[in-house]
Amino acid sequence: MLIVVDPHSGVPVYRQIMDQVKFHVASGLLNAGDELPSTRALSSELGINPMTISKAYSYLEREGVVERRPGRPLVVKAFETNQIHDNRINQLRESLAATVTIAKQLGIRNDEAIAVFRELLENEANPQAPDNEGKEQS
Amino acid sequence: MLIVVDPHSGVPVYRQIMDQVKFHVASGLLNAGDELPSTRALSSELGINPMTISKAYSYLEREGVVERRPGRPLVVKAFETNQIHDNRINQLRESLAATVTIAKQLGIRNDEAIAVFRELLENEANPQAPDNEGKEQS
DNA sequence: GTTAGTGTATTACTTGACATATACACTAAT
DNA sequence: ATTAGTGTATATGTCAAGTAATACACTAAC
Repeated sequence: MLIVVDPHSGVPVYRQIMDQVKFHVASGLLNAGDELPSTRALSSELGINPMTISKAYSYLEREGVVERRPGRPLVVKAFETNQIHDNRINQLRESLAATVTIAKQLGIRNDEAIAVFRELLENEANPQAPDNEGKEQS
Repeated sequence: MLIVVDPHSGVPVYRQIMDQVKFHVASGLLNAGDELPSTRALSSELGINPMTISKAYSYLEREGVVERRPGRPLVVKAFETNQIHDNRINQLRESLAATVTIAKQLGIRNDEAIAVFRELLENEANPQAPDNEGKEQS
């Protein structure tokens, strides 16, 4: 269980923790029944308040990733093998949701947005990623 | 120039105004040289503070959509037809880049990722603010 | 100069998200 | 009951975003 947080990243600490736990579960590093670090242990390790850990854990419990047992450490919840994949899809969905909002606000058509996404996905194989070619202004 | 705002949509009013002006410019309803409604006129029409309009106008000016003339109404700036649209696509590309990385890390196939994206785009009727996904619900 | 139109700089208020401190509740072992 | 481990409810503090009130600056026409 390796967890690292950056308080200056702009991403809330509790969310960084959530994301890393979910990622570890999705990737198989954490399995059903595994215990999560105690709030106080993780708290002193990361130098942040136990309540912040608790908040992350609570949201994870609400999302069904971990199981709550009063007075006992939280454990990763059991799930069907297929749910691992579903879990991954859900993470992707979460990440895409923000982009959808942006596309919507910008008035970009669905097929255009999808074309851009496809292009990026297929270009990811190439380590050369020329992203800015003089498009900037302001 | 039809502008409508909903203060309860979760999207900041100044941004709603920006989006609609940009959309009207992109769609050709507004052309180079056209004057925008005065801040006070739009203000009383929408029932919001003139400064909120001004803020929207200022950002539009910074983005190169309109032109500022002290003491005179703002006018739509002359621009290449596709300039603004290209700009939007670039914003979208930026937002999607992070998601592509996640998809690759999770080992999700391109067609799966695209399917999820398409589904979310077509579901855009979802009126909820996109930045909290497990927040208050008391 | 005066008037009436324009935009906006400055300041302050409101609100919500985030992180924290404190105190409490639960469990297991003694 | 006590102790030591666990998680967390509640209240408070901090900060940034969004909005608003006020006062100012500019232009054009008289």
